[in-house]
Amino acid sequence: MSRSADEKAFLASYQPNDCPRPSVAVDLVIFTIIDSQLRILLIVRKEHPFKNAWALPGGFLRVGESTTDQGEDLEDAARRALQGETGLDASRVYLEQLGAFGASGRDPRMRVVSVAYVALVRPDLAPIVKAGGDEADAQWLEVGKLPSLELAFDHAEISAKALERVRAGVESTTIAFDLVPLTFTIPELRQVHSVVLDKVVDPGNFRRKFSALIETGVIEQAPGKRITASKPATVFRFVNRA
Amino acid sequence: MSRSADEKAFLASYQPNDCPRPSVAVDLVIFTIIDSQLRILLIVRKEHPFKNAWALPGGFLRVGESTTDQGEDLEDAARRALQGETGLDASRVYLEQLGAFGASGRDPRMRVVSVAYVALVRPDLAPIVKAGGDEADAQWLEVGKLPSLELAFDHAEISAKALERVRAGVESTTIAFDLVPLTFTIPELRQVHSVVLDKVVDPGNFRRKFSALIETGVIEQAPGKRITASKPATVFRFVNRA
DNA sequence: TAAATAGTGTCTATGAGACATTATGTA
DNA sequence: TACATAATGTCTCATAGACACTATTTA
Repeated sequence: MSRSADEKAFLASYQPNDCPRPSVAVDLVIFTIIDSQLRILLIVRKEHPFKNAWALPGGFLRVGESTTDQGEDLEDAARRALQGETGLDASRVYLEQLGAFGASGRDPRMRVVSVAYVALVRPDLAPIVKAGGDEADAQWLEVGKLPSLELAFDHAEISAKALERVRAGVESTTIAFDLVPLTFTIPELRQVHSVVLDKVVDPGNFRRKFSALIETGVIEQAPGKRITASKPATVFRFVNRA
Repeated sequence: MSRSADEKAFLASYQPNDCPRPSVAVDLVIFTIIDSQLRILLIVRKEHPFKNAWALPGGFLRVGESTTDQGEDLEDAARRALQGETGLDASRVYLEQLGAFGASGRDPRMRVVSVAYVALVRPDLAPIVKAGGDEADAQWLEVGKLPSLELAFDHAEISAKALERVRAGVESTTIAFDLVPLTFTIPELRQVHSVVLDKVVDPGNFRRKFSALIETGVIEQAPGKRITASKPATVFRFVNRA
């Protein structure tokens, strides 16, 4: 069913009504691993409302006024906010939509519907965040501290749901590879699982599950060995890596 | 960190800027089972754009202008649209957010961010839909026909994702109980799994998995027997049922 | 040589799939 | 009695967890 001339005429003369509209924002739940701890990037709000409280980084969706340019996609808004807040090249960061949060009253200023995204930053990229970001008060906080923090807006609910999503994903998808450097050893990847799930992961059993990924071509051996204080470990890399 | 007087003063004098805002809509992917087929409720669009094409039912989010009344919650908007389109008591229908769809240009009229919801209607309630709905052209279409239909907007993408969600949920959650009447037999519930997953489900193995739910108190035996042309089956009910 | 950690092997319990068998109703 | 289907049982295989053991490097 292709667009008819009739429909084109309709669009050309279309006048949007002026029902009140909400603002649409994107919020980012950005995780990384530093010092063997799963951490979330939070910023201190410098303005009302919730001044001085911790909050998720984010921004507003840019909407165009014309029919030809309607503005940016939701995910583009998320990547733009990510780049602005962290200074990271957003194309190298894992990004996944978490959902829309649109309760009435969640922002006391005005009606805001927020679309939340989960982002995973590789630990080798995480250190540049605080230097490069335009938010001097951004910090990587341990997720274990989340329950005791009072976050702005409904950000506690959003971050809790994001944490759930990441924990489920580590066991069922390949997102763990977005929490290690481009090359990694099996013990390093096991450590990621252990830290995210907050439980000990048996080295032998983990290695067995991991070996299956080699046979299916998901990962492959990389050159070199990881030198430590004891026996060096084999280095691998994720095959579908940028 | 409680609201300070300072913050109250800020809110009292707050003036929202007038950046362009998108419209926010809710779209509903409503499933039921009729004639041993998983079906989706679609309506025929009577207006441009996509006139005469199939589309998901939905509606726009009601947004209040004042700070005290910001309008309805997203989920309330979804339930309201559900009730309006189907005539069903929306409180008795399973509803789950699927995600936000906000690509630029997805609605040719203007910028619309749509939050999609998945709804499951019990088959005993489904027949009243066409009579009660205000959309005379609403139809329960078999999901198998979806790929060959040209849906309006990005509704093909949304419905495909919804179908995935339901299929995953049938195997890992209790949503199958929202696709049978209040009481049901094991073979009837097995049929639901079979229809949703579009594959044969072994009666013996299914019964074994099902028995575990009795021991954990998820379901319980209901009075009576289901009389058929052969051996009657035991009737059960889901314990957390309204 | 000792310490530390990479890497392997084994045993067992659990759950899923395939499939055979029995039980109990209706026509 | 024939038939249909509910309900049970059995066998096998794949997988996960617990845990013992070996291998290899550095200090």
